[in-house]
Amino acid sequence: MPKKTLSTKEKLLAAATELFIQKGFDRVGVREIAAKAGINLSLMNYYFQSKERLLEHIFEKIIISKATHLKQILDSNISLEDKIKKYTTEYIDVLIDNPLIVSFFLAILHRNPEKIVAMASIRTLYNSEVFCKQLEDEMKAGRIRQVDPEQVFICIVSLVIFPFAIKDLIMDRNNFSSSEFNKFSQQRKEVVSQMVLNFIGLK
Amino acid sequence: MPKKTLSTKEKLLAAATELFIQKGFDRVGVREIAAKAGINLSLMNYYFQSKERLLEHIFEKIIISKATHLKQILDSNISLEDKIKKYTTEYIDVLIDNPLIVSFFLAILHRNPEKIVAMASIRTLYNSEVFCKQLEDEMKAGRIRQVDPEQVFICIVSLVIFPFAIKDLIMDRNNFSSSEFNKFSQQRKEVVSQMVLNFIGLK
DNA sequence: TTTTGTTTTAAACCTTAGTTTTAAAAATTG
DNA sequence: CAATTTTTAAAACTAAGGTTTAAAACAAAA
Repeated sequence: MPKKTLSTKEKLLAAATELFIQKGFDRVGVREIAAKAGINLSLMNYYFQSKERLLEHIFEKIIISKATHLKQILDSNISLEDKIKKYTTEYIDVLIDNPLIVSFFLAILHRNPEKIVAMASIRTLYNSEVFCKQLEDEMKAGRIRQVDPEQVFICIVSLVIFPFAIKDLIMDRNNFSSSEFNKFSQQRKEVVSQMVLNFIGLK
Repeated sequence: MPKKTLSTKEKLLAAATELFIQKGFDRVGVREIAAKAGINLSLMNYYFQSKERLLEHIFEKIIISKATHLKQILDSNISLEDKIKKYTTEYIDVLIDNPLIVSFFLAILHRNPEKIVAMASIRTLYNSEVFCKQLEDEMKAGRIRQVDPEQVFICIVSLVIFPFAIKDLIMDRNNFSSSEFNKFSQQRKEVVSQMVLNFIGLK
């Protein structure tokens, strides 16, 4: 375990990240962050220049850490069927481990759409050219039916991500415990890939 | 046009509703609301007791006004195929007209899950017993294949709602204008119902 | 018209939030 | 050791946010 002593900056980032994700940016105070990190208040503006810039730092870090691997799957050189299965499966795994990042991401997106959309990491990671091209190739080759690649991609992310945005609602509706919700999410891996593969005419 | 003169309360509600939906509850100040409504600041606490209670009022009103009709479709006595088509179609129409209520709803849900989940109107409207029962009946009768009704329902709402939560991202990715996004949403009506009907084995 | 109750107003109040400052103490580095 | 960087505590500042007060304006009832 190489993380016995966290640097001040790391403690600060860890505390702020957790609080932002849990409570939402606007509902976390700087004094609360400093207290949780066990550091002095002034250090927040010493390392980052403002609460807003701290958020930008954290937001980008989260996106990159979670989405890079998923993007690689999308861009990889494997069959369409395997790709769809792998992508949905591993995406759901990420969200089971971090269900709250969905609400966090959507809140920040709603808060400042232009800025988020302009971010380099977003433009790089939230992009599916390779995947869409692959769909078009399969269509031309007559191996799948005619579909709009963008629609297919939006379907996949909708099916994967949205349930985590309404996790509390789903849990309440079905009297799910947290682990039962996770079981439900595990089952979704199969549901989602089946549904998408069916739709494009594979299987 | 019977709404020439709005009462103070109505002006207040209209202004607050628009601002809350546009900017998010935490990013709207009471003075901004009063200014937009063209009323005195104190009247906000005169009619409602606090900003928080104003939110509750507005939130419930929005949910009821938008979701009641959709719930009726879900509970109606029509064929499964027609029901799925009608529900997705009219749901998408509602969201094309009010794309921002998605982010608004999700933000409030994230902000206070327990409270939202406990709301009577939510419990009533976000419930699909009739629909799930209908699915089970069709399964027993062998007219559709074996599926988990809850999974199917979650798939439908995910496919319908989520694209509006990431509207800005989708528009940016595809260089969509707002009206092009609406065209994309119109096309989704067919995509979503096809995908769901395919999955359960109808069509 | 006077009375009564409601609606509206202007102003101030109080708290919190983010940020900055200062001056000193620790820790680190060369 | 000297020099630099990091950390601390405390206070102060500024702005904004939600809330309250007390009086004025208004409308309806007597």
